[in-house]
Amino acid sequence: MSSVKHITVKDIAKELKISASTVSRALSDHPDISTATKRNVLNTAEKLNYFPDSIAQSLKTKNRKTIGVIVPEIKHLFFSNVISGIEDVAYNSGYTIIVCQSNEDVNREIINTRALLSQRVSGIIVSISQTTSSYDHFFVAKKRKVPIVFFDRVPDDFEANKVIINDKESAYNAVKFLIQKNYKRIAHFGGANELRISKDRCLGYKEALVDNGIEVNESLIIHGGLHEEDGYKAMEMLLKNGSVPDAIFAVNDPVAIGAFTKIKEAGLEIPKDIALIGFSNNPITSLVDPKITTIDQHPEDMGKLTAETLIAEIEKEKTIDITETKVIKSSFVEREST
Amino acid sequence: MSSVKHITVKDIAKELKISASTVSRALSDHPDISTATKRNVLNTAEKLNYFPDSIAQSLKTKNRKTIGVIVPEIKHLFFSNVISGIEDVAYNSGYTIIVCQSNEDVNREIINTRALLSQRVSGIIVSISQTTSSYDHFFVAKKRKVPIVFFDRVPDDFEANKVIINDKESAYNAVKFLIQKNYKRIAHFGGANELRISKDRCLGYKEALVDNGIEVNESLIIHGGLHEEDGYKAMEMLLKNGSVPDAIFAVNDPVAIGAFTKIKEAGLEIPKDIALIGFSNNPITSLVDPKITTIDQHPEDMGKLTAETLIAEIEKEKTIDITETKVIKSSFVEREST
DNA sequence: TTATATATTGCAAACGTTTGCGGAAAGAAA
DNA sequence: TTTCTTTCCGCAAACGTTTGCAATATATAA
Repeated sequence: MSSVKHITVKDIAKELKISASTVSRALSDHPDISTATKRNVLNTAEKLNYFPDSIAQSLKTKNRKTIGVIVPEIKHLFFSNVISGIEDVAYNSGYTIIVCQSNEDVNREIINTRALLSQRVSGIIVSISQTTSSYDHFFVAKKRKVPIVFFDRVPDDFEANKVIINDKESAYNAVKFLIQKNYKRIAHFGGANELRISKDRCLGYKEALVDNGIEVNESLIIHGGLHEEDGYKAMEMLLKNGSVPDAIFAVNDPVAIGAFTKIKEAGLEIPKDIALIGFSNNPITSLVDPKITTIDQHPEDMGKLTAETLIAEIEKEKTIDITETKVIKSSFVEREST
Repeated sequence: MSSVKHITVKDIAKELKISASTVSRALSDHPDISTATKRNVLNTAEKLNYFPDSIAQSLKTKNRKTIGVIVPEIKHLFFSNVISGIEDVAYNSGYTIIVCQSNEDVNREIINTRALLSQRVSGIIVSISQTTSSYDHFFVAKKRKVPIVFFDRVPDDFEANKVIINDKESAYNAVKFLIQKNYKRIAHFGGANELRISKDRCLGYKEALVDNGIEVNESLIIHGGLHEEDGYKAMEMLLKNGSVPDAIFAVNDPVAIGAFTKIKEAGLEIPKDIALIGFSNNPITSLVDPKITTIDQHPEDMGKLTAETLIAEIEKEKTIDITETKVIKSSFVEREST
């Protein structure tokens, strides 16, 4: 089903017996064109149902108003919220977004950036996959001068604008909160240590302990994945070992939920036997009983800020090579599990 | 920050002292080109880090391998799952997706379709907003022969391929299930009646009642929105009226959750005092206590099927004008709330 | 050796825009 | 009347590809 012939600027020109260039200028409200012909052009454009071919436009002007987005998983609640924020500011700035998911696979991430580069996007937003350790594919974008800004899952050793939340500080405060509530044996269920977010949250956890005179007990730190089953298994392991904690700080909400489930199954009570803090403010946390204390990352704001910095970089005149990592402050959401 | 000069086919040609056309043909593995020059071309393309300009390509070939997606809200769980499915099959077919959200606003939906048409997408996937009642903007796409396929929120009176789930049947079966469990006063919390899904689910509800000898009691049917607060308010109203039901069939999970919250607040027990069935199989439903019985819509499969039908239509040779609405079978997920 | 077929490559136009430049027409100034 | 502005518009090239056709070189057949 091939597309029918589109109406072009030439068709309008022919209809009006004028040149294509005046039509083009009339459509873009160029001062050289008389108001009379402008009116005529607009009218027949309307009549013929003309749509400018933005493909041709951006070929000519080198200005594709498009930004590419690469995330690990679109359906992940956090990412879909971020994308929503990105789309919003993109829309309001006249940009259009192409979204790809890496499925946590570097190769797909590489292919995606190649595709975006081929599409001549004006900029790229990415949250890297769990399996990327080399950044060559981002370097080729950099060499091409197409701006990249990373969010949340950002590479340590790649010079670019980034936006994150204050993971370490958030973790620190959460754990400090637990300590002040007089919890002593505080466990941490973390994610893969390659991810900055996992590392930072773990760091915050440890610092809060030592700053408050509690020595870190490595047997209470369990690094697994980022999903529910990982929290479940971690809790299971601790129970089996007999080294049960009196509080848990989980790297994110799914992990917290996994632990939550196992705790209840074991007949223990929250927060009486074990307190629990998650990370993300997933809607689920406010619906379970007891409601889980967590940390709000403001994902939609993060998406907006990311898109804003990218667009600013795209539209900046001079290419000043100073990069920045902006940090959004999380909010502690105290509920019933602590 | 304007983009640096990109490497073109001409640059490769110059480097090799051959013509641009042979380079082009070599890159696309045209049989006319000798293997020797093909090898050379490939090598220098690699060396110069050449990326084909797909903008120029699609201007020339009229073949943009891109599909546009318009949904009401990206961050809505159902839609992000569908988008995930769409992206997956698009990726595997070499397509790229542009996603827009209408925010339930027709005007934005109109602007979005105009933008997609300008982008010369090969096809469009849409789930219409709650406020669209006229389909003029889709008609212009149709006239341009760019295929549209609708999913879930599909227009009644617009000829196109559509994919939906068996809403009415699903509702019918759910309510029948309640009746067989001996519930008598079954309420329905529905959405706006303009939406086909709301209408169909309500229809299934009513039919199940009459088919089983229960007369429909309009005071037990409350039409509100699709969000949590709507379910909460509906339940509140019923309690205030003193006309409390012994079971509720909600139009979707958020509404069910809202009702759930109010029921618990009122000190009533689920399912002893009131049974509850939702719609969507939102993860939340399996985490609350008691777990809520619901209906799985298989959103990711729906996304895949939608993308597949669209791509089939795009790549079909002859434009045969027969449209079809495919229906995906939902799954009933029985849990503790019934 | 000449004629014919085959294998490679190049030329140039085209896709739908935008834009620098030059030019005609008309009005203003001299 | 002539000269200078101003207003408005058209020509043609360009963006980076693809592709029909012609052209050359080489191999095969006669």
